[in-house]
Amino acid sequence: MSIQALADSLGLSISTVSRSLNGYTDVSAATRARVIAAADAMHYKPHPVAHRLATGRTGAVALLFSARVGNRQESTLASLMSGVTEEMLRHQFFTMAVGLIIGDQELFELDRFITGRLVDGVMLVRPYTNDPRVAMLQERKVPLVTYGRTLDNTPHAWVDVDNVAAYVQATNHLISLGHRRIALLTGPKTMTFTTQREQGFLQALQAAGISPEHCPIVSTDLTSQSGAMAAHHLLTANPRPSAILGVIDALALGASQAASKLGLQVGSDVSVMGFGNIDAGEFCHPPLATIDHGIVDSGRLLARTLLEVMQGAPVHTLQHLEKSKLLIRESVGPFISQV
Amino acid sequence: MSIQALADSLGLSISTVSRSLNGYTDVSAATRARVIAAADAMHYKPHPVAHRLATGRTGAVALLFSARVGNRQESTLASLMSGVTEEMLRHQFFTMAVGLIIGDQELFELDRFITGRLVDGVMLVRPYTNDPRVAMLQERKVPLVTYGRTLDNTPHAWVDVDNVAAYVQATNHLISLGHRRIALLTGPKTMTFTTQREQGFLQALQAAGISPEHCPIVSTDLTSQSGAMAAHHLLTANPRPSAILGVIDALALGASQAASKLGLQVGSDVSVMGFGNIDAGEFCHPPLATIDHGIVDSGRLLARTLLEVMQGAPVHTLQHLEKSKLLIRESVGPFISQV
DNA sequence: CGGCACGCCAAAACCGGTTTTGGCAATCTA
DNA sequence: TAGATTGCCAAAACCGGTTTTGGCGTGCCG
Repeated sequence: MSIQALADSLGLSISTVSRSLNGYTDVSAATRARVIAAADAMHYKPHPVAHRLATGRTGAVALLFSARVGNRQESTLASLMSGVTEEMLRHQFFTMAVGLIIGDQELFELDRFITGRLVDGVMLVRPYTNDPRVAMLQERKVPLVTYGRTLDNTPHAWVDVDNVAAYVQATNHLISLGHRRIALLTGPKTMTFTTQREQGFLQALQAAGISPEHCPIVSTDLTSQSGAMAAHHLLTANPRPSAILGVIDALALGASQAASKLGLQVGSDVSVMGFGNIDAGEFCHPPLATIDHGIVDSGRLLARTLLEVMQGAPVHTLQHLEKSKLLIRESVGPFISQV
Repeated sequence: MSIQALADSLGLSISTVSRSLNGYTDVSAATRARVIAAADAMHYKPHPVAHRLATGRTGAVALLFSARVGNRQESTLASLMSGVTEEMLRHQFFTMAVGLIIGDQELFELDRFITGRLVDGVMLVRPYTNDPRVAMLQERKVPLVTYGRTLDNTPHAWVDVDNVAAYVQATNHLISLGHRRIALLTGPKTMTFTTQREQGFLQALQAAGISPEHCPIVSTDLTSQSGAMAAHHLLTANPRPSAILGVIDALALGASQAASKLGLQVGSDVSVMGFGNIDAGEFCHPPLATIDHGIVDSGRLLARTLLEVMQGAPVHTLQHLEKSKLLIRESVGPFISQV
């Protein structure tokens, strides 16, 4: 069922058929109606690949993320993707999630991917502070929006949570409960969001006049295992922190379980808090205090933002800083002085 | 940089250039070498979309799964995908994960997706017992392999774990520890794997002469929340089961936490066991006994199988039943009679 | 009534490749 | 030496659309 066959059956030229279907003016209303009716009756759809070749548009976008075997942040990614997919479908775009296996090959594969022209635009999840992938995508003029920011000076569209504000607020909450020795479990310095959350943490401490000396910052690889190990070390030291704040829920969950294992009551002996509001946190014992950042809605916004970039909107108007909100649950409580 | 420009610069026709690059015989070795050298020097790559139109091949495959906001099986999916992606990259294929949002639109979207011809083949994750998506893909002659089986009679390629054998083994292990009241937390009947695991469970009970009456089978929606609720009910009944087996780890984790909340010691008062060997299970307290099914390797096999289907291998030779193995950890222990 | 604009459509160029066909010159066979 | 084969390449057809160009017939205006 090609446009040729359709044109033949109508006794028209293929160009008239094409222009009728694509809403050009140069066609009489009667002819247009006739063409559309026939196309409908014969179930004609333009061949997508030919259409792509002629127009240069693919009708698909990519959600690009770094993948690692056994990566633990996937529930967040899945939520983000469901929001993105939903919004993109509404605009007739397919979303494909593409995992670039972290390592030396990463940039090489990205190159191959964009050279492959499978998509019209890219959403890059959690960029690094100085991200060569962003640079490459910009150099290749690929419409781009990141979820999270870089610290580059080259501007690009992004959607991000106000990580600094979130961690100022979270830290302030712990301080208001009387905590003075608060530990932060953070991640690699290469990730922007960990850097930002760390910054918010330090800002709040400083504003409250608390010496950072008493508030250890421990870097982990963002897995709950790693969070547990770090928490174990922190909690067996003397003096130990009375509160532990993780940059993501997985770290906090690990810390919570490590504390329980040491016989400490989470929520009284030690307060624990995370970020992300993953399902496991709502459910575990005790329920995990966290920060909710409406990830599904962010996904929708991310999708809409990319669509605007692809339509040529000026990039500097497409930078969305989202608010988050504290979700206090039983894993945090007032400071109790250690015996 | 088109083939035309390359041909011009070489003083050859584009057909000769194309045949040189694509390994046809009808070209002298000298000319071929000259063409290849020039293509290399000028960084010529055939335009991927034009290439797709001419050949009908896209160089990409899809990993298709049902998505739902907040889906909890994502860590499994992520592991599967990393195996698939890795293997596909080795064969120069891109893998795109495409989530079809569960609901009325699902089949409609699948139709649109395959009509869109973005991929050469499809890997469908966890098909239903009688799956209209499989039927549609077969009708459209899309190369297909499923991860998990259907119960349809129409044959297709698949990779699956031997769920029946796995649950016979797991149940037998619990029985050998003295447990006689074993509860099974299962999922919707529409999923094939839950049906199969249930079947293995019942087979083992029957072989051991244990009355299924004492061994409740509770259906859940496969979330840990749901597992916890179900376990709470089971464990507050009288008599209560001495062991709980979940069809996936998430259910078992939920059950484990519900038991702890009720003051029961997991691993002695009640044994808990899951399936999937997710990271959280290794780490939680007590560590979760489970069944490991080498998901990353299965992903690699899934990829290889699809490649064979696309090469036209007969489907009935492409059905791989994989073994799994018990991973005994502290969440299971010998039966202790209830006081 | 001549000239111009306009509505409508076909023809052709284009997107950028792959694959088939056909023909020339050199070599091999009878 | 005529005829058939072979090596090598160009031309053309094809994949299936979109977009530009150009031209015909009609109606309007001066």
